[in-house]
Amino acid sequence: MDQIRVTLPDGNVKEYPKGITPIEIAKCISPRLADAALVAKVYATDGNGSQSKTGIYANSVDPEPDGGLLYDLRRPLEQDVKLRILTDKDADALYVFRHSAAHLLAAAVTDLYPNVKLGIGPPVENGFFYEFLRDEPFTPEDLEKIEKKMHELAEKDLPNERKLLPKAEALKLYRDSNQLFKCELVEEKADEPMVSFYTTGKFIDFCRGPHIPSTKRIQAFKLTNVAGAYWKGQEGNAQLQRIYALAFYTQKELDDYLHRIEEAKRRDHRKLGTELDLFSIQDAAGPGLIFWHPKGGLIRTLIENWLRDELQKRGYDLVFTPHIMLFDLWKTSGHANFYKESMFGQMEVEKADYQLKPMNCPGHILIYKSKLRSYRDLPVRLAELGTVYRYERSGVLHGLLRVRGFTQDDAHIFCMPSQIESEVEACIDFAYAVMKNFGFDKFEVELSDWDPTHPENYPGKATDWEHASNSLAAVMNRMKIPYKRIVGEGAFYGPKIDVKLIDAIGRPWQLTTVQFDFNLPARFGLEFVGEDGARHQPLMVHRALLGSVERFFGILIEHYAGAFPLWLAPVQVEICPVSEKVIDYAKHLHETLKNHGIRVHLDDRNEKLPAKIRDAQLQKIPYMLVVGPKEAETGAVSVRHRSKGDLGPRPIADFVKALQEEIASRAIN
RNA sequence: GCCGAGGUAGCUCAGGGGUAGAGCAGCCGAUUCGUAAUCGGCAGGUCGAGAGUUCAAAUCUCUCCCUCGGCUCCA
Repeated sequence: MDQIRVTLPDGNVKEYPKGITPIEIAKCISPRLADAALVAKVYATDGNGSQSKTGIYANSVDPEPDGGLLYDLRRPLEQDVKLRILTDKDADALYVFRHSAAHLLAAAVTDLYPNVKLGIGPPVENGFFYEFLRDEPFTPEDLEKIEKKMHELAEKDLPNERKLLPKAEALKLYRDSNQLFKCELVEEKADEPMVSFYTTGKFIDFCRGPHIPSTKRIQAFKLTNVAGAYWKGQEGNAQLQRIYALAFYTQKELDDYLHRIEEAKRRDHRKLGTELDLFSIQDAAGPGLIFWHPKGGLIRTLIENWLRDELQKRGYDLVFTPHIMLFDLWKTSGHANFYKESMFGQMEVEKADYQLKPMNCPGHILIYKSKLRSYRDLPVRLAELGTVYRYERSGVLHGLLRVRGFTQDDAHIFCMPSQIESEVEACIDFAYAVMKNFGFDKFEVELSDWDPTHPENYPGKATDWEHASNSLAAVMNRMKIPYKRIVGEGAFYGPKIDVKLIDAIGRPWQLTTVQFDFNLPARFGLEFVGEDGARHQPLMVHRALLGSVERFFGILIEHYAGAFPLWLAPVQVEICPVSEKVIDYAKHLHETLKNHGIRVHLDDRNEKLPAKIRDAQLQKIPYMLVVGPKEAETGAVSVRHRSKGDLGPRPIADFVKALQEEIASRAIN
């Protein structure tokens, strides 16, 4: 009989008969391992390592980045391999586990509702979904029923069996059962004569796998919601009902995740925005439009003042441009064409059409063009906290994070090719300085390039694109910033760098974007006079650091959970007199702090101290000053910090000094 | 825009064909108090808007608006 050589993770090489399965090998190693095993990972070692559709690569998922291939435990091995048995200690296997859980969901749904049409059911972050077409909507009660059925099926320990069918037979199977979406998938995806299926009890599904051996392990899951989703994500296609679920190896991990969701809810900027009286959205004014209340407005002013200061230090010129401009301008820029569906409608004034601005660039370009520019003037950096209005479809609006009117911390840099790297570097440096100022210290950077196989989709010469994206990459390398390069994701008008920050509870947010533009300088005929006396076209870079002030504010609220650092806190100090007997001292204290430029509020309500403390805590005011007869007598204050608690008494002057230092350093809590 | 769930007092929510409810917040009064809620009283709503069914609609039907969870899109 043929033998194959199997290399184990410890380096041992063993010979087994050809056709042995990973689970059998696991049993040889240790029964405990076999019991815990979920899936195998194999690497070709027989010289046939090319990823041709032969050997282990036939009818399989695509290899992982490390060249390994996830493999069913009961799938026979036909060639020499390196083998790892994965258990619930391996993150790689979680994806397989969730995928199997998706099949369990589909098995339960088809059991309960035999007439549903199946869409796709992949694992996703934290869980999985499966899509179904059914005339009636799935109700919350249906979800409960389905979840119960899933537990029932899981208990039965149904094996997930892989089987191969000829493509024609697969199509027939799905045609006969009227599974039109599955037919479409088989047609599209199956590029081999045999296609793989998986069965879970009575349920059978076209699937490349792999799957965990049986349903028994799938216990910690929770169906969360139903959402409409277009078939293949294409608007215009049929809309299926997508059932989302969370799934983890253990109940504890599921519970932990649910706690994190609770934490995110606790931080929700919409909830905190109301509770802390920061902003509102008014039915009477329309959706997606933000009202900044006094406290939110104060924070915004502080952020903007700090930012304007930085802009000036870094060589930007601050400008203002009109909110409405002639529609013809947007024809010149091209927005009237490619950005039309995102713009508010035109308005006619004295027979001329005007357009509410969705972008600031054309305005800045007009300022650039207002006079002849010399190479000596470059780079020209025009910055504006520019408020723009964009028509967003109603279903996508979300608190401060997705709105219809917002203010970008926008800037456009006009420069010579020789200046581009230093300009980009300065932008990135600026972005990091801004983020760090607000207490963010984790970032992800993406460099999005064009798709060089379709140059016809892009304006600008290929050499421009290459030069620009190479400059971006060079800057990243010089600054030692790790980044991900994404081909084909750049804007049509130029490559870009996006910086995402990671907030206090680990969520990524895309804020900063630095984008080249090969389109607008040509459309507007931008020029500068070079050293040679001839006219040249400048390079143009769009750049926003916070992105949108509204959105950034929303992110900040959630990042700080409403507890703004002292320098941004709308009320920095709450004075809590113990009783009305010391009201005069409290008033004196109030005046003193105010005169030192501190944002202070006196709680002179007829309430007991604990109530005042509680209310100040709920308002997340950084410092509470408890004053009673003891303090009044000695000219002191008893300091309580919102998170550090009671800090004890000290002289007023000491407190003021410490406070001023904390404000000036813009310390993060 | 599409699918689903919602919209009752400033906030959080109960009620579900027969006169609109609670807690908190607000106002008034009592209490003079030491680090997360003192007690009592008063006031507050065209039940998202419009139409329909009905003797009678917050409640049932339809249309629209807005919010939430997704899809798509995106700062």
